[in-house]
Amino acid sequence: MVTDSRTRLVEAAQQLFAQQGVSATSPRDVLAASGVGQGSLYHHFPTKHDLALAAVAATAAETLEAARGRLQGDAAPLDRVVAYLERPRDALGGCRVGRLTADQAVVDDDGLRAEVAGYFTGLIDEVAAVLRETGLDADAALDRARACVAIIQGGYVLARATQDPELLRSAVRGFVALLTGPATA
Amino acid sequence: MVTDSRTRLVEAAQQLFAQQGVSATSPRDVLAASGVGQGSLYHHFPTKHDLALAAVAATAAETLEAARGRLQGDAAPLDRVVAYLERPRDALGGCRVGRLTADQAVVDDDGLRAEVAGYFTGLIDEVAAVLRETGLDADAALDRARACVAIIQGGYVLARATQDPELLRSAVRGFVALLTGPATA
DNA sequence: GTCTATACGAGGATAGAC
DNA sequence: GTCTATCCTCGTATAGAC
Repeated sequence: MVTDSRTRLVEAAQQLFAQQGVSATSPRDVLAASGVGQGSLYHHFPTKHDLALAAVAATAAETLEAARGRLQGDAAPLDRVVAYLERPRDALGGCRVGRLTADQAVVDDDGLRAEVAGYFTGLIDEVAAVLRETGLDADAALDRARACVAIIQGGYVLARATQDPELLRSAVRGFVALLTGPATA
Repeated sequence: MVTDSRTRLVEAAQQLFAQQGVSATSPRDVLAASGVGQGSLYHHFPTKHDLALAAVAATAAETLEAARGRLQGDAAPLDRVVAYLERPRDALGGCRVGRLTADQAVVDDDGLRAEVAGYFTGLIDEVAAVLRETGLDADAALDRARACVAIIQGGYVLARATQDPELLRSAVRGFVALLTGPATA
């Protein structure tokens, strides 16, 4: 079955948003990338905002699902968190969701921001739940889970700023050393 | 002495870049904010790029200087790092320098990116130097310094995504607890 | 549902007078 | 050095036929 126009539009938008952000991506860009015609776009999505919402929601959902898969497994809780932190990432590309927070138009839009916020709170909750399995109390687990998620987002920033993927890995290494304690240092 | 046009243009650009990013700020925005006329802008800065370079360089230099001030003091090394991490920040506004890394136009421009990269490498070096004072070896200090800088950048991302400054503070708290060890936990 | 054609303001810059 | 006027392209749609 040939993918329908609507799906092609959303997938093209997701890709372009990941590369250039939402504001920097024009409906014309999406048309060109998807190979769909002008009329189709505005038939399925009356405004750019409608398309953006569909694309951002899809990306947030996919990304959160992938993370959940990694965090739920048979390994020891702390090992799962470390595996999540150390997983290979497209450091120079940045986080497909996190990067959107620098786009003021996204943050100012309640619908778009809700998708981004949902991704992060979902991810933090998941990490916090795993950390509680290690015996950490709820408050400490929440702070630590937020630190885990933040270290990845910050690592992306450093890697992009310097155009060097090593800075993400190095920041994670520094964090993991603290997280796993002197035993592993 | 009345501030001259050139200075007013750069300062207006710095402010607008901090609020909206570089790509999202038009020369017209800068004109309106500075109160300077069209001709003056293009007299001092032949292109938007020239203005952007001046403004980003100024912001990076100011921000790095401020951080250096905090990290060099009489307190114990680790206390200075913790004080740097816990300093009050405009969490919802984001880092004036770090946010620029999500702007593809900035990352793709060698001149602009060099300013941003210089800020981060300078900051990391500074933090790493302080950490070495604690007796940490050079490699571990570098990883840990990068983690310190990343946690702040990531905290900004979480705070902006959720529109809740507490997420930056919470991530820092989680990280500082690890950094200062079980003694303080 | 999809296409082509058209509209209109904003972004980025140039021209030329003062 | 600064001002006003003008230019051209792109972003974001709308109109109306097929």
